[in-house]
Amino acid sequence: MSTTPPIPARHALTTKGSNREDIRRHNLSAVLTLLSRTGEMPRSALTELTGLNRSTISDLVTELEDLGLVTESEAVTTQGVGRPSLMVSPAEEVVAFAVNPDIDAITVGVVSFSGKVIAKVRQTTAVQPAAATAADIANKLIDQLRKDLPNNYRIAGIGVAIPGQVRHADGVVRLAPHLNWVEVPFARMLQQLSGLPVYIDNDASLGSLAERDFGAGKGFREIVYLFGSAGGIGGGVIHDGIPLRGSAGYAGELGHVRISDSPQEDGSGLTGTLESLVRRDVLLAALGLDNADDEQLAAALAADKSAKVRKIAEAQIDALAIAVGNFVNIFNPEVILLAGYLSTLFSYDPDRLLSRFRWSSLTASQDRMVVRQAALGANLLMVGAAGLALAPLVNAPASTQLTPVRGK
Amino acid sequence: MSTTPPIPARHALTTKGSNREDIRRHNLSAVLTLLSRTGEMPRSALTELTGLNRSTISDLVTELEDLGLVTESEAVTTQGVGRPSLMVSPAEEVVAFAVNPDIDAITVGVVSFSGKVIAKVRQTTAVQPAAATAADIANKLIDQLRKDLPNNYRIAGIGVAIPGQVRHADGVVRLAPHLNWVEVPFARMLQQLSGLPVYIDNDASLGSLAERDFGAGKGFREIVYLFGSAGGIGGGVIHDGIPLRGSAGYAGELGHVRISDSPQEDGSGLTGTLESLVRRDVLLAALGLDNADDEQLAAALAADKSAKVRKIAEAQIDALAIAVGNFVNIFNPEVILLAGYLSTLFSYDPDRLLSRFRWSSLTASQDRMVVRQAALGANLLMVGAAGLALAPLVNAPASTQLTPVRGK
DNA sequence: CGTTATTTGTTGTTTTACTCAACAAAAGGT
DNA sequence: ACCTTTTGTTGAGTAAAACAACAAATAACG
Repeated sequence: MSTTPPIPARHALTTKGSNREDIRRHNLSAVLTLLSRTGEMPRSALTELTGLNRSTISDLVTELEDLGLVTESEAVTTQGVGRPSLMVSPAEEVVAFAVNPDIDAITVGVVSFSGKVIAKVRQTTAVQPAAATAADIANKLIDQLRKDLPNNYRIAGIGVAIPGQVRHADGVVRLAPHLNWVEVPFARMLQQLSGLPVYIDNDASLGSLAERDFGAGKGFREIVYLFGSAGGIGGGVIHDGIPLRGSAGYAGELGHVRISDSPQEDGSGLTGTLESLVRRDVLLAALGLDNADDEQLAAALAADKSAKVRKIAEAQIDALAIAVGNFVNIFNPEVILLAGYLSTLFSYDPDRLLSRFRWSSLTASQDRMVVRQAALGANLLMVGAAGLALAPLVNAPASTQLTPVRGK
Repeated sequence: MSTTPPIPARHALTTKGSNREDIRRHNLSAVLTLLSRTGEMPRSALTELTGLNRSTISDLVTELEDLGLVTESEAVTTQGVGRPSLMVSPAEEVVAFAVNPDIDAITVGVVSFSGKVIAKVRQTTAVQPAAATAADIANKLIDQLRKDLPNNYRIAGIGVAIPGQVRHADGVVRLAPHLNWVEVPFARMLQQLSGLPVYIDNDASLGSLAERDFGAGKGFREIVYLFGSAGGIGGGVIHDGIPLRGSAGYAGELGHVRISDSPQEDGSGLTGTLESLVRRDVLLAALGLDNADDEQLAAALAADKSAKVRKIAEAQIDALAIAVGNFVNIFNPEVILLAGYLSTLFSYDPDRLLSRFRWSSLTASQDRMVVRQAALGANLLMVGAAGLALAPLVNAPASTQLTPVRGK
């Protein structure tokens, strides 16, 4: 006798059957996911959050401990009456490498599977690196970081964040304009050099995942993430907790959405798009800056009082507002996350953006929606890319092989 | 040693544990889903498609038979060597009612859970019906159809397709401009009158589901569906096989996406949107038609040779192409389905739309993508709405109660 | 037309992973 | 010191899927 819509059927098209092994995998994954998101947690919390029986949690935690993925310890603080619950923590020794090739540098990091960046190195390159060069540099940096890791550490793999489109089926970089890469099998190249499993995806998509797990999107299931970088505007959409990938993995190109008749071209030659109208370099030039990070840009922007700069900034905010309005109509998200340059732009005049966008989307869709600045800063892509490499482990803890630090 | 991205984690945020009951529910649902989509299927096919064991399928089918949801019969045709497999068919006696209130009429139908429309009645109304009136008419029509159903039929419930925004949390019609309904608890009203469980959702979303299951979207998991009606343009997006709902259920308002600086307003007062630029009534007027269905419109359009009409149609096609390009960039779908008026518009000059849209989206996202006309015609909303009411049954066959045709 | 190979249904047994109940352990409250 | 509360531990119970062995029903083949 319900009048509410039925529960959305997650397995609507999953006409595959399940068996006991699937249950076990799912439950191990549920426990490990909770632990990797929150850092550590008493057993009793696991029991409550998963809805499973005490004895089952005991069994699952024991198995994860045997796999070397978690550790148990006596609780330090007690939270009330009753026997204190054992504290379960994700093992610090399980890590993944994160790789981010960009126009002027290649960044590599080591990230623990609780999302902590253990180490990070960045090597600048003279020009846009060719793919082979980039793979070589990344591999050398990984080797270097690997040497510094204690013997008992184990590696899940390498996650790569690419400023461009990545084909999911085979992990090939379809097109990365700023790197000038076309149809580059970067994952395969790096895998052959390093001998480690390599996973690869678009940088903005990975950023949205990182924000979902560890940043401003924590706890939300419907997220639209917009990331403004020097190169352009990327996007990531999270629907029902999982990222929008599309048929080949190219979904979420929110910067290339046309919102105006303007003949202005964006980085991919499309006109009147968000990316063509909201341009970091234009504002930078207007401010008389040659090179600046987002922090410096924000400071310069706040200090500047000229009408010219204000006009440019406001026009960009207005364009952003239209795009945000569109995305609200399309996705009806719980939260819109603005990152990088867009976060700077938003903070310049939040009210302008908010009031403008209210005029370009349906009122109903705005109910309880919030616009937020992204929380993760410099480590965003490291966390996101490493998370990609750690995903197989978290999804199937018992059947994922880890590589020791030394030797193959 | 994989270089491909990891399998997307469906349960990424589902940190709930599973137990044996979940398995059983999932497997029963998998079998019933397969059957409802394909009509009928030998047991051996079920075994292969689900990946489950022969004996398990036997057990599941027996349970579904006991529940009166499927019937087994000797196979008529044999498909090769070996003992012939038993044919399993969805029970014809399990039905749902579909209700679609619109500007000038209320349509009610009976649909079997294999997607067959058994009966349909339509009652025209003088003016936009008030919600109470609409509920009353719908209830009377349901009663009438119910009388004609055989005694052994059983009813899953009532599914309602609303031309407007429906809040998911409580099934309230947030805003239906053409009906002039605001914050109307239509589901509750109809439930109280009929005594049957009532489920309600946006019409375009339901249309996209119907096309996914029984129409031009069959077999696809990434679908963008655009529906042009007399009232405006609605949309439905299917991601990874499940509909995009958003936080409150308002996602998929694709008609209200701004693509131009034009001051032209749409039905919700937004300017430069797809709906404001692609207007059925404008073309109808240009053709000198007062009232016509899509078929008549298509015929008139094909017959007309005036430059004026051609110019209007082409401008609308161009606007549609921009929107389609945007959606391709955003969703990277496998297929774009055009329904209703948009299907008519597309068929007027398919090449124009296709060539234009290729210039307004990224090339990579166009790989292997197709634009198609929707396949389900007049029965679209009946199938979609009934599917909504049948979803709980298909998702949890063992724990969903059905109502007999006679008596409460 | 009988024999054989192949596929499927059926039946009984085995296995696995979760639940449940009973009890012990460790805390706070009185 | 004793009770209450919460949690961990252990062993028994259980549901559901897999598996193995056999029977049944077909096509293919000589």
